[in-house]
Amino acid sequence: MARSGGGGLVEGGGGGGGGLKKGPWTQAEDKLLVDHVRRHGEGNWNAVRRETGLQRCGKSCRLRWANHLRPNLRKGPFSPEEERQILRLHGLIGNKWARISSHLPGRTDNEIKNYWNTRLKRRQRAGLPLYPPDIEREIALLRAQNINPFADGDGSASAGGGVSLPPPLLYDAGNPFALPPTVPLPPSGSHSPLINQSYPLLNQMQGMQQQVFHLAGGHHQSPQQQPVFHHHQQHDGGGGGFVSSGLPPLPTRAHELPSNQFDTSSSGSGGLLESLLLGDDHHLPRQHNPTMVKVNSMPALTYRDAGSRQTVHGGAGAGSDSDEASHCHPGEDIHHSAKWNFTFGRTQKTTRCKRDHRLTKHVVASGNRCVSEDFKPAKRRTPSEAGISDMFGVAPGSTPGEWFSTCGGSTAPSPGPSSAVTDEEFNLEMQQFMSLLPLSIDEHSWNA
DNA sequence: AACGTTAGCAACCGCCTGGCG
DNA sequence: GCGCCAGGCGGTTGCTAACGT
Repeated sequence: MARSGGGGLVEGGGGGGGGLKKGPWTQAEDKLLVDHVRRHGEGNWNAVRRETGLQRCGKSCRLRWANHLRPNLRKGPFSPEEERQILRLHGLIGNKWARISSHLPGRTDNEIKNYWNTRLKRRQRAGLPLYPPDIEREIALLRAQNINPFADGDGSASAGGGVSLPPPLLYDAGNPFALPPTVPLPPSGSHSPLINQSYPLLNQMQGMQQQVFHLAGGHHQSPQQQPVFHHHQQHDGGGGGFVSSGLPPLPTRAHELPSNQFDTSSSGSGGLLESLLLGDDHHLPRQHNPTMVKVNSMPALTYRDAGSRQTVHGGAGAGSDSDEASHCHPGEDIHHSAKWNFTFGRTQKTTRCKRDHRLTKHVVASGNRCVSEDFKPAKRRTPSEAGISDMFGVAPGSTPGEWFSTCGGSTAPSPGPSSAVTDEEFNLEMQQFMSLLPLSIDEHSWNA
């Protein structure tokens, strides 16, 4: 990919665009874009170029806005809860980054995608399971729901798995909005009545947890005694994720996503949860939850100065996830230190060609190299909000509203159609219910 | 200090979809 | 129904900081 090294690259006169710039955005370009959005709102990205003289294609403008300039962006390392949410959602819906990001307020699809690609796929290449066992079980159960022989629909029941499944809990075809019968949880997993009333999804997930026990052996066990799925590290036919032994095979479509996910083509068996996760969420009860943490703060900007190549990060990201991980020693309860460790082997080799100073990446096999816990501290960042503050004339840490009002704009842009939170309250509820799912597995056994 | 390696991430590309005439 | 266009999305590439030797 030909890209500029900071000075920008003007695309040769190809298409009708005629000299569109590529490469990293400059402060001046950002300001043009921000000013435009402040005046006209989002959308009509191709007009940006006409009206501002910005030599960027509309798509590039949209991307820059969505990923870096819009308010409510939350930069910095993912919190442990965000990580778990990503895992769950990815396990359920696959590489639907925009969908996943819609459940992580302030996070962009690109950010989540990068996170997944750079950190979790290491596990896959190293032949390790992609998901922690507890999440794996949740996924497994939902998969089982999807091919439930009791569910009406596409006849995908018991395909290959031979697992006798209990009646569905997640979906009532007759009344998809009805709450399923509340399944008593083990004491450790109890939730408040408010949750049962107001969070049908959580309520169903409770039932799901219970059903996992049935699938795993039919005995009522304490969470600590739950059997662990063993990973055979075989690739499924769909071209992607690993499957766990004893699980019903995931119905797949040709060219489908490389991860565990539902077959959304099988109508009627996808279930309420899937429809919720896939965004069909208009029927969810909305209830403001004052306990939820507000999303911070400044729009985080990154400028790569052409001369110094200094990367300037804005936003409130303090510390790094790896730093946190480095504080978590083997044997610690990673759940409670709110971190699960990533194990990976050598997955790629980068060589620098001295002739042209270009990097070439080669994927190599793990070989005999032992996989190890990832306690490597994160690379240091150079958080400097000064640049952003100077540019927009706002104080670091100010809220998005302050930011836009400070910019002089009377109309704060809408969350935006892409990578944006379409319904913050719903997402916050999602965040809450995800975080409330009982955790039960010693993840060290999983990491081992 | 120099060089190799790795991880993180911004930004591009191509495909797809929906709206519109 | 068809073509065009804008926008959205997922995959991929390439640059660079940080770390390792």
